[in-house]
Amino acid sequence: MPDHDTADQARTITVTLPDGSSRQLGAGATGTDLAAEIGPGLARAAVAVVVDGAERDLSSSLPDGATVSVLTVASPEGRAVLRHSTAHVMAQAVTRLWPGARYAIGPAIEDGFYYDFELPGGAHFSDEDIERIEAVMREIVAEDQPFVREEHSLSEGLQLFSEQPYKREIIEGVAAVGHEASAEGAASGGVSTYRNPARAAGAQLPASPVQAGTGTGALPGSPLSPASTARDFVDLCRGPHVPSTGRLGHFKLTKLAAAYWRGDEHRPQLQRVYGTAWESRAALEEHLARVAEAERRDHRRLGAELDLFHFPPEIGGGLVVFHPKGGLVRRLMEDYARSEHERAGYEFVYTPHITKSTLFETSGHLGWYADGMYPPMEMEGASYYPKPMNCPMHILIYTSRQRSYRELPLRLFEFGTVYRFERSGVLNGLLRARGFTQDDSHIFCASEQLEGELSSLLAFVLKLLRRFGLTEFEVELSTRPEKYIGTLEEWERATEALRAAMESAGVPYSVSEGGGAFYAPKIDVHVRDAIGRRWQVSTIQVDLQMPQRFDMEYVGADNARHRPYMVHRALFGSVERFFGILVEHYAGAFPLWLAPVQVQVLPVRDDHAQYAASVADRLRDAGFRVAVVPADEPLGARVRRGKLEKVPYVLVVGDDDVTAGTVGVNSRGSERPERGVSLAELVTRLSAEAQPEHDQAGRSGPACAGTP
RNA sequence: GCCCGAGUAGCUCAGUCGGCAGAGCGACGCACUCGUAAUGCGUAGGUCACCAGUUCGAUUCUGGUCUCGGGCUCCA
Repeated sequence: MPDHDTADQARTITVTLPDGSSRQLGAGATGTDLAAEIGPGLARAAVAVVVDGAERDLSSSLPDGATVSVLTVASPEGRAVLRHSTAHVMAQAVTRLWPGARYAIGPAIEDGFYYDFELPGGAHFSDEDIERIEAVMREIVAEDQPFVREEHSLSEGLQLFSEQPYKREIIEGVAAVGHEASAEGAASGGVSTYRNPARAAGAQLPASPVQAGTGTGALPGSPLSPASTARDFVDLCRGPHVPSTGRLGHFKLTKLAAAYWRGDEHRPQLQRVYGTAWESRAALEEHLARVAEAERRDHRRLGAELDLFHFPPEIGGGLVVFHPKGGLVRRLMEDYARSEHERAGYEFVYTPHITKSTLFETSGHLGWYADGMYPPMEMEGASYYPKPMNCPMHILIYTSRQRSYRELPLRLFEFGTVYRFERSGVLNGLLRARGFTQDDSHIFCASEQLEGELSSLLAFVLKLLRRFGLTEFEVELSTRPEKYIGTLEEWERATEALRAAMESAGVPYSVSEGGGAFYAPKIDVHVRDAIGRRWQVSTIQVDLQMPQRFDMEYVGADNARHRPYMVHRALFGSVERFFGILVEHYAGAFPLWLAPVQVQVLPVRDDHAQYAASVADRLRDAGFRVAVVPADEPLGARVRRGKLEKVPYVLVVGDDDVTAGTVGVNSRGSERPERGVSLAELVTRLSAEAQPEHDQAGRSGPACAGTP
């Protein structure tokens, strides 16, 4: 080490690693140097560094005394860097293919990325374009272009992006507001950009960072010309990025869509290309397999295959009909929920589907949500609306007579079908429908009962969700939105009561600031399904507004009148939607207690039919839903059909069984059938399994319930 | 509502560079009577989403409409 003299010795820096240890590096050392110092494996996997909590390029110099961690490609943050860099590559590909294309924003999102464009002449992408763009992206990856960070003043940025109005708007927005809003690479002091110098594959270019903020702001040989006319691809961006495009490659463009600029439907509509990107071929393929599995589980597809429900166009978008099998499953869900609610002290009510407008004027819904309601019918001088919510009607039950504190908490429950005029583009099978049934409860309680009621309510909700095989929860507290009614004090009280309930339930929770309804803060319960997807199901809302609007009161122990608290609560949320979630969660293979056909009995030959019928009778007597499949077809074909229909138990009875009083048991998901199981044993086994509580371990249907 | 894509038999799809449309599965019938994921033969079934236009002729080309799907916006 000839240059290892005392002067250099003095110029070293020390950085602290996440494990608390520290490292000495030469002054000016970069993230790349640090990763290499720690180990070659880390150097290969590194995509960026986190310096004192801020993500930076690997090529950035590390300040002395910083706390530094290396972001690797397989971490969520590392993947986000990878995806964001891939989005830049895609934008470069699009500008190569469509010279003059304008590019707007291109962030990393869950599992992938997108980029929004405006093509010259208002052109649109077509499906074939996906392949063309991908091909150019692969060229760019092969070229191994460095991502070179540059800093510019705001005016330089405006000049650089003189032909990119969306970039200019971002920069101008920052300049006007003057606050730190650096998501797209602009901050009040200036802007940062990333340049991908165009070059032939295999050529070498220095990839060192360039600090150009104070001077002309240009790379040698790269004048500050408008980004879209330069040969290089330059994008406004905060970073960080992978060192070069050669680090990318395991990507796939997935779909095209239109998206409004800045999400505003009054602004121009841009062309969005979605893609996914991963650190390895294997990870990409695993992701694509997950997507395929989700498609295989699509409740609309399974709903048709299993003859559960459909949406007749003759009736109208977003309006479902349940077929006998789907109706049976739904009834089982409802029956179970009903009996559990009764045990928990709920009382069942029924209310009409339409009401005079005055009710929703009193509640405030017409003022706030008229757009989402079906238009009214004029009758006898009054306007009658289909109800979008049940709560005002439950309130009328409460106010039908004077209430005493001895009656509280009063818990009213209804499977209340409501109609909401969802815009056509948002409809999504059972998951977003125009007519649906809320399992709607309203709990009226005294002030001092609020915290206790909320805690037991949340526990009750989670218990029931577990019975439906959903065991992984994330709870979210949504606080006061910008548009709200009521006083700050009331919101504070209600929000804190909800927070206390979440804490006592012992579940992880997050807070969505401003996410509440206009009349109430709320808790939303999210569940993870069998393949890890997140669904919002239950909601609990404390409402301090309706009791006032409807002038609700009760007579307290002090003989004075008091205002009750009101809690809105839906457990399934929408019965239809929850049904759809369950279909996807179980991949159509409902647990025994919910399966529309629980058992099929297959006589081997016609002359076993009588014995098969007696087996079926015995099981029916024990309370099971049984079908006999006669020997019109070969046994193998009937077994196959039973499997495809996802019947939990396919029983085969032949000569041996007739003699011994047994059955052959082919249970769903098992590799091989069991022979010679006695009827009594079978009944015992099935009876245990048919309890809703049986399926609480988070077990779901077989991951692959299709053909072998 | 907006952008993109798709509508052919009950389902999944092929096909027609413009000349009165096909497969597999399913359904139905007959035969087969079988021990664990497809028995054989046969029959029926389509206004090629709908309406215009171009053409000797349109399922095919053009325009419009409807429905469905993917996104965007929205979701009390």
